[in-house]
Amino acid sequence: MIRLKDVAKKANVSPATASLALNDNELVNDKTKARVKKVAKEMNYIPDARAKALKTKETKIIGLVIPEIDNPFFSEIAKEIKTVAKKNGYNIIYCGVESKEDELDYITLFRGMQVDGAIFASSVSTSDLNIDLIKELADNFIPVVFIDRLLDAGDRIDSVNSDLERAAFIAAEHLYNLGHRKIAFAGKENEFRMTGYLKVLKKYNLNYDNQYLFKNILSFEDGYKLGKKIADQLETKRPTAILSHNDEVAIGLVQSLVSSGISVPEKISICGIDNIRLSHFYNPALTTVDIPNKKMARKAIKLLLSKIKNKNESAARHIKFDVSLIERETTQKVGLNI
Amino acid sequence: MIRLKDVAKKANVSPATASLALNDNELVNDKTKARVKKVAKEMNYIPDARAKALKTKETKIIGLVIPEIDNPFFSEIAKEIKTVAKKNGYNIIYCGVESKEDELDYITLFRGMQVDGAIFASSVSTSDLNIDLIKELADNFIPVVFIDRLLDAGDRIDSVNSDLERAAFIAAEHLYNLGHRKIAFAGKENEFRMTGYLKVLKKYNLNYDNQYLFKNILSFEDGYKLGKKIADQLETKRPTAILSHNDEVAIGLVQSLVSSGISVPEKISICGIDNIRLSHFYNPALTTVDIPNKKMARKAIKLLLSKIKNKNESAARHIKFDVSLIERETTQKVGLNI
DNA sequence: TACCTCTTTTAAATCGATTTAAGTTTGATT
DNA sequence: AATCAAACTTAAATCGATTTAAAAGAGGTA
Repeated sequence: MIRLKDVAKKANVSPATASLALNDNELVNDKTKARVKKVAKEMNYIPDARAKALKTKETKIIGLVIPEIDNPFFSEIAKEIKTVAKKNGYNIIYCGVESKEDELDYITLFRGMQVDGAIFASSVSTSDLNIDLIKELADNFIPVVFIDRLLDAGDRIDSVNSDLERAAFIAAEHLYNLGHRKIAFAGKENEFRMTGYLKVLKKYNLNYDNQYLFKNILSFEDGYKLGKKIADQLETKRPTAILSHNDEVAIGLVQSLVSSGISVPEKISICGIDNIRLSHFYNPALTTVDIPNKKMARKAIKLLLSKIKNKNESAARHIKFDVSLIERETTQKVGLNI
Repeated sequence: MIRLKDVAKKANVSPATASLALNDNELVNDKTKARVKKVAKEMNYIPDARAKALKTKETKIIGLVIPEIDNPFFSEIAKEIKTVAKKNGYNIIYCGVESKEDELDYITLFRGMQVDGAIFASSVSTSDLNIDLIKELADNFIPVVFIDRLLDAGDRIDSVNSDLERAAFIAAEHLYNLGHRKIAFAGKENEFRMTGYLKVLKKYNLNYDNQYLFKNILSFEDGYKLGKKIADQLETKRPTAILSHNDEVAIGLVQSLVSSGISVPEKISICGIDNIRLSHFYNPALTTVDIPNKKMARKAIKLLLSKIKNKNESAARHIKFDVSLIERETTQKVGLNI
């Protein structure tokens, strides 16, 4: 490995001068500066980030913790965050997590590496068991921002969310307004989306004794399997509309219902949440609720960068983005057979 | 931040003893060891990874460079690599790249951080312009393994690939054997898959003057758009079968052809490559070529770990996995209208 | 030439953990 | 009690870059 002193020796200066020169310090004569830089380039010198960070207290690295599932919703967020970070001279390291333990490992890694900041996207579990450890990160002067992690972020951690309860609410109400009276929900228990759905049931006095409440339906595959299950029911037992946790689930549902001969939206209306790219290409194009994930991502990274610049910034900010219904082809009036 | 000496002071030992104790060195008395560990735990001490790495020359970090596109093929690889790495005490940092410049940034980051090893999955561009810099990594004693990066890896860098030329070859031959004589290819120029396809054309004396060769078709969206374009052609002009670069493209094609009223496989047969999970759930289930990506991932990380353990290991190993046709529902005999 | 100022360079301390060689303690043996 | 080995503990050097205070050099003036 080529060290600073190797460069210094070849350029006939001391390591001190070399360091100063490479960092464009005005103490150093321009000629010397140029010479040192040239030598460094020739030797392909790259400073040891460990030593540098040890001294400067800056790693120029931001950790991004994100669920390790195939969902374009998250990859879009990741990409957006990376783009902004890079423009500002920071590197992003993605950390794909599947479990609380995974997440814990990364929290430890972040503290060990002393990253300059961290963003936690979504949460692996409903009860946020790592929250205390994450707060501890914040206590150790590592700024933290939550994005789409719905739980209470407290007064130390900024958060960026969308109004998912409202998303589910307007989606379910849309189905109701189309005349549907057997509206199912396929998603996650005890989550904002479910709350929004239940509020609509309450508002319109629909009571199913949970027979249309399908829990733990989160992926394309989950949706696909649920579709098969529903297809196996008697037609009279089936819901006439399904609100799903996200677009992946919705597409899984459509896919399997149609392949079982149950046409969408003629027999069953399906509504997603997220508005991923695919949802508008999909055939039939998916009715869904738009969640402005890219905007959220930009906001999150900006909050983080400002926090890094000014560590003792005021109280945490909690930002909630609004959502909007995108009506496409998978929902229609109940009983309407074109 | 809590430092080693803080722990040492509280445990009434010197930093040296504390360090030794925490690293389970047998020089230290068991009682002392226990006391130090207890104090460290109480104080929630996490060693400074920068200082540690600076001294020990080990970061316990492996960099994984992977294309930043939504393709389950890659996420499965990433997940598999992470699982094995973690079992062996290494952390993976993912680096999503979209361009050569992106990749270059990460190469620099790796050298700066002095990661213990790096895996490069696939290549962003056809001409591997960063190859020299990557070799330089290897020269700087950072072991490197390529996975699914088709270009020559040289004698310094291990590689794990699948036989993509054969994949395309058997897929195209399958279509030929079904009676198709207008077989299109939608994919990447100058790549193994295209070569395999062209070899089949040659073998069976098919000559289209490239009218069925569609270049730069790599994503679902690309496939979708191409489908629309083909649907707009006169039926006599259309190919009767399409071999696609990967399953995403294939599904995009099916999606758009069907939505334009061209049934698959009745009017056009479609064959993918990769065998992603979705391909078998999809309706119609996709005929494709299985690429054993998880096996490849396991092999890649194992090669890397062995190289890390034994830096001056013999010459580089180049491993190529075999592929196999999975016949499902999107291909059928030409002209057969059920 | 002597003196002073301004510019440029450098020696040395530092970041936090590890590790080796040297120092101290303990306990056994005579 | 003196001696010695074994068991522990610790001082100090080290990793590579940064940074401050001090030293050296250059140039100008009287």
